[in-house]
Amino acid sequence: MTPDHELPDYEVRILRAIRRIIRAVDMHSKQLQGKQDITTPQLIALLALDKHGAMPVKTLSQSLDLSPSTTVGVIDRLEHKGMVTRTRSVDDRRQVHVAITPEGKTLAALSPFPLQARLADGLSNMPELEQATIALSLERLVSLFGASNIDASAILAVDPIHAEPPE
Amino acid sequence: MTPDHELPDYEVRILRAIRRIIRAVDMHSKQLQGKQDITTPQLIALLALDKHGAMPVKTLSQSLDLSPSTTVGVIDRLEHKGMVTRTRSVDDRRQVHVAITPEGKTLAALSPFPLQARLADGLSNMPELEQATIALSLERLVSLFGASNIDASAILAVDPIHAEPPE
DNA sequence: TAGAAATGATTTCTACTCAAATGATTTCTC
DNA sequence: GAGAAATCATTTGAGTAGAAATCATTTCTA
Repeated sequence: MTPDHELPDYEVRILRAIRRIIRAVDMHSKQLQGKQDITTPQLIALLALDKHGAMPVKTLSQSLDLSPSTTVGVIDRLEHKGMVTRTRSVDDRRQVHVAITPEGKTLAALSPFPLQARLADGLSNMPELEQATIALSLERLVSLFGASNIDASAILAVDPIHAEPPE
Repeated sequence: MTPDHELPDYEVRILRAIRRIIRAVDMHSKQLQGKQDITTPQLIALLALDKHGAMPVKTLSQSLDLSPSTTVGVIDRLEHKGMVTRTRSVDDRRQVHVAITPEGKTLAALSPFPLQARLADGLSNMPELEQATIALSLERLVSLFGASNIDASAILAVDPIHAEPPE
C-alpha cells in the first residue's frame, strides 16, 4: 500500500486549478465589497430580482443555487442597505416575497461584474473554439462531481506543495 | 442601452460551472465534517504537516495557499482536537512551529483522497486527449483570473463587459 | 373536522475566508 | 547601542456557507 497518493498528472493539475479558481473568485468578492459595499452573492441576488421580479425566499435561493439559510443572510444584508424589501405573502402566509427597490435597481445597473468583466476580457481574446472548449470542459467536470451521489469518502485534497513537481 | 448584464453564452456557462464546482467542493467538505469530524482545509493542512514535518505558521499558510489569519483558525481547531501542537521557536521567538501529533498522523493516514478518487474514476473513462483538454482549459482560466494584478480600475471600469461586443 | 405531516422562513451553531489592527520580536540603520 | 522598520502570529470584524432546530402556516388524512 503506497502511503503516497499517486495521481496522474492531469488530475493534480485539475485539482490545483480548481482550488485556485475558488480562491480567485473569493478574492474578487472581497475586493468588490471593499470598494462598492456589495459582494458577489449580494449582487447576483440583486440581478436575479431585477430580472425576474419579486419572488419568495425559496425560489430565490434555488435560482442562486444557495441553501435557504444562506439566502436569508444575504437578504438580511441587502434589506439592511435598503436594496430589497420583504413582504409576507397574502396567499400563503408562510412565504416572504423579496422585491428589489429603486436603489437596488440602480446599484444592479451600475455594478459591473468584475469577475465577468475580467473573464470577458480574457475570453474575447481567444478564438471561439477555445471558449467553447473551456465551457465544455467545465461542464464535464461539473457532471463528474454532481452526477452520482457524494459519499463520505469524497473530499478534495490537493497537496499543494507537491502539485508542481520540479522535473 | 441594456440595463441588463448581457453576456456571451460561453461566459454564462463558464461562470455557472464555476459556481457549481465551488459548491460541490464545499459540500464535500461539509459531508466530511459531519462524518469524520474533519474538514477539507484541516485535512489538507494535516497532510502537508505529515509529509513535510513541522513548520512555522507562515510556511504552512503559503503551502496551503491561504492567508495567515485563515491558517491560524484552521490550526486552532486542529490543535483543539489534539491533531497538531504549537511550539514557539527558540531561534526566532516570533515564529510558532506547528507539528503533527501521532493522532494527527493516524487520521491523515486513514483519510483517503476521496474526491480525487472520484475524479480519477471519471477521468479514467475519458480519452487522454480530453483529460489534457480539461487541464489546459482550467489552467487557462486560472491565468485569466490570476495573471494580472487586480487594480481598482478593473473593478470600477465603466462597463468592460460591453467593451468587446460579441460577433 | 381534528390531528398529522409537510412546507417556508428563520435562528442558532460551526466553519471558512480575508483585511486590518495589534503585540511581540527581530533586523536594519544611524 | 538606540530607535525605526520589518516580520510573524494573532485577534477582531464582516461576509459566506450549510445543517439542524424552531416556529408558523398550509395541506393531507383518517
